[in-house]
This record gives sequence, C-alpha cells and structure tokens, in this order.
Amino acid sequence: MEELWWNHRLHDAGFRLTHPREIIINILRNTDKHLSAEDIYIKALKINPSIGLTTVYRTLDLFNQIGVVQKFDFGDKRSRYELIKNPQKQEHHHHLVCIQCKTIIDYNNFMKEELELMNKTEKALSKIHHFMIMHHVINFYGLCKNCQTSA
Amino acid sequence: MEELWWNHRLHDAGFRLTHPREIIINILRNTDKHLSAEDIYIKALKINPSIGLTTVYRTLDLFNQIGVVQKFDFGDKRSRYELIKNPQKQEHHHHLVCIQCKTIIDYNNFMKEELELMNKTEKALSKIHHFMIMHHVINFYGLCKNCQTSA
DNA sequence: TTAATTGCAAACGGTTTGCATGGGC
DNA sequence: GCCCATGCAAACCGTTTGCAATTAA
Repeated sequence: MEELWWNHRLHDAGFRLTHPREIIINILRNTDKHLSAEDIYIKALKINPSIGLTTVYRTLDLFNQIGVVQKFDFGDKRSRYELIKNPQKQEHHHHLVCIQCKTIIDYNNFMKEELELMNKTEKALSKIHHFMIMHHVINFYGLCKNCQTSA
Repeated sequence: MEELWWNHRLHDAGFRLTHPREIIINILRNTDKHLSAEDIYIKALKINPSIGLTTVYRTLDLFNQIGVVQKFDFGDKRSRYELIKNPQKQEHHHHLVCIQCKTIIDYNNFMKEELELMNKTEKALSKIHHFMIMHHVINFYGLCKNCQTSA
C-alpha cells in the first residue's frame, strides 16, 4: 500500500481516518487542478451530501500541517490546495497562472538553472541583508492557450 | 517639479488632486515599508482625522490603475502598496518577506542572471504549454536579522 | 455650477470559531 | 465510554458598494 502513505501519516500524527477525510483525499488524488476549498466542498457534496464546508477547511488545514497537502496562494483571494505526491523527494515545481480563467499549470523546466540562481541569490542575500531564506515562490502570470484565442 | 510626476499623471488621466489623495501620496513617499491599506489609513488619520478607510482603498486602487502605485500580495491576507519611484525605467525588483515580523525588504541583486533565466523559461513555457506570459513574481520567505536572533 | 469624490453604513466573500451533536476506536 | 471530529450558525476581517453629502475645477 505504498500509495496510501497519507493514511499512515495521518495515523502516525495521531489523527483518525474519517469518512470526510477519505473523501477529500480522494478528490485531491483524482485531479490535476489546484482546487479551492469550495471546489473541493462541491465535489465532496456529490459523494456525501451531509458534509460541511467547515470540515473541508479543517481537513485541508490538518493535511497541510502534517505535510500531506500543500497550500498555495495565487493572488485571487481563495487558497488552493495540491496533494503532495511523494513525501520523500521534495518535487519542487512552479506554476503558470492564467489571469483570465484562473487555470493553473504545473511546470518544472529549468530546475537546475533555477536552483543555481536561487542558491547564488540566497547566499548573497543572507550576506547582504542577514536574511535567512527558508523558501521561495516563483509564479508566472499570463494567458493560457484557450484564453488567448478567445480574447 | 520632476518629483511630482504622479500629480501630472493623475491630471493627465482626468482625475482631480484632492486632499486625501495628496495625503496618501505623501505617506507613500515618506516610507520605505510596504504599507497595507490600514497602515496608510492610520497614518492618514493623524493628518486629517476625517478621512475614511473607503477613500484610502479607492485612492490606492486608482493609483494602482494609473501606474503610480504597485499593489503586492505577500500571502498574508492584506494587500500592500509601494509608490513607483520612476515611471520611465521599470525598476524591476523583488522582495524578502520575513515570515515572523512581516517586514519586507526590496532587493535587486542578480537581475541580469534572473532576467536570462526568466526569458529562457518564458520562451520554453510558451512553446510547451502555449502560455503567453505577462509577468512573473519571485518572493523569498524567511527570517530577517532581528527575528533570527530573537527566535 | 456640477460632475467627481468623499464618508458612512451596510454588504460581501473567504475563512474561522463556539458549541452542541455524532461517530471512531 | 471517551474524545476526537463534525455540522451548523454566527463571527471575523479585509475589501467593496450604494447612496446622499461635499468639494475641486
């Protein structure tokens, strides 16, 4: 059951595997999109109409805290959530955000070059500004294929 | 009066130079911080106690639209605003965000290298994903000098 | 003069919290 | 049976909007 590492993570952290949590995990497993809490809520309702939006928020927050889910902020107000595929290898990637339809595409090209620049930058900035960098965010904003043609 | 280009910009765009607008411009001129709407509102109250928070929001939005102010989002909920120093030369810079005290430091080291990587990336991504990139955001998150020692 | 701008109060939208009920272990 | 987890309603917080009063040009 290598696939179900999140269940073990939940258990190891002392939390129960409840029905809403299963539903939400499965929704996240079966999408390549970056869903908002409400997106997830709407999908969850179709599986169990008695689920509450509050539970979705609390579950996502829990998953984020125990490292099962990553929370993103792309500048529209809603937070968006992505299931971490493999907890071992920190698969570092970035996002293309369509400013029109809000679609988000993952990409991981030029990671070597990026890593080089980031290391260099981080080293310099910690010297110049005595700033200890923990992580960085790179986002590209523009128009996706569809929204270019429709515009 | 080279310094007061924002007034001309306002006028050229067909807007009035009102008292609240002057106050807000001056607050932004006299800080190196990235103030939120409320930060600005509190400072403005000391100059004119009858100013309204709504006006601050509307003014900042207007300034953003006519290119006098840049609006940023650093992941805490509030938007933050920075006066554009020189409208001619697009001074491109990025931010170090302290995750503890929320201080934001501007930096512009390694801009040549960054620009290279960004151009390369943008070109490749537009090919691979047919994505037309309009702008990008790079933020570093970590601990500033003070918060390292106090932690 | 008179249309743009303001301040107030109320609405808004995403998220969080208090609390009584319900469900895993 | 014990507590964690849930759902509901209400609070929260930054921001926006409707509207009547005010003000810059």
